[in-house]
Amino acid sequence: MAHSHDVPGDLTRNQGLVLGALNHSTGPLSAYDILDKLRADGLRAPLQVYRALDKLVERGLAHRLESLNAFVACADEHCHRKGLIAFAICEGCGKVDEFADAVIEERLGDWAGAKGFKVERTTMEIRGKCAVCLKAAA
Amino acid sequence: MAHSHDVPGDLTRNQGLVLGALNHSTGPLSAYDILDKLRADGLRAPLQVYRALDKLVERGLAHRLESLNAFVACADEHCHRKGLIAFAICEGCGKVDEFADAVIEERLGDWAGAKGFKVERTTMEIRGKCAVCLKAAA
DNA sequence: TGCCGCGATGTTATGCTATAACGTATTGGA
DNA sequence: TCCAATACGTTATAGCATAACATCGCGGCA
Ligand SMILES: [Zn+2]
Ligand SMILES: [Zn+2]
Ligand SMILES: [Zn+2]
Ligand SMILES: [Zn+2]
Repeated sequence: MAHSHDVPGDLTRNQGLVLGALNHSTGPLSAYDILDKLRADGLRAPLQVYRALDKLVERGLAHRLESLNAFVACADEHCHRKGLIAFAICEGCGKVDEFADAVIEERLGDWAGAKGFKVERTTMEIRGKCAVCLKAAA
Repeated sequence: MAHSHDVPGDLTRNQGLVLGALNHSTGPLSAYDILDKLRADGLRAPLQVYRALDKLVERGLAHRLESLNAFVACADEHCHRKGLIAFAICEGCGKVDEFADAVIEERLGDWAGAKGFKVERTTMEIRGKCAVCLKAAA
């Protein structure tokens, strides 16, 4: 059965390597983190990673977390069909939970409509502590 | 009458300078933008700006825009009493519109409650084109 | 086949963003 | 007065991102 680590066959070598690094990570990775993981595969310069990331993000296979300057693999193969995506980022363990919410999206659409603002992209990132880390701290 | 450019009297010199720079700008400023504007006032190092920004953001007098690595003065003197704040950023003219939405906040609270996630901070930034820029492009 | 155009790649250099580490100065209360 | 907390100044360094340019490889197409 298909799962979220399946990868489109039409990725270039660098894109495949970068997506692989993200898929095998338990948390977000910076471009330089990714570069370090891929030196053994022949990557040498930040641009090789950034260019691959650009394409992956463009296709919805990866997401950029603005508040971390880092990237994650998309957790849902079909998420790019949806609009707004939100991320809950645990400050304790670094885990990221990706989710979509139609109500929030609609609400933003209402606001934009009233203001005459044309939305092109939305960043939504929640920082805090996940249930596991909260329990561990108690 | 009070307006949004009023400034608390208990700011330090550097904090006052930085907040002044933000208040007199029509758009977001990076820390280095601010530094350049304040060299005439004696500021010399990025850290002087970052330290002031930290305090201003902590007090809700300024906000950091994660997707721009830049800062704006708070548009509403009392916004820090509210919870979640959202920003609509125009890619055309750079203007930023700050707003709050209780419905979105509640919706996020529901999600967090269901997951056992403790929210500490939320980033919400909409990128797109404002009404003025849309009209100009038409 | 041979040419061309386009997108991906490789490489070097550079610019922008942010913080570490250290010492001094100022402030405000015990 | 003394102390502790906070702000300040300065240098150095770490971390994130892109400019610019040359090259390569693969498709369409004459
Ligand atoms: Zn996704
Ligand atoms: Zn956690
Ligand atoms: Zn505000
Ligand atoms: Zn605009």
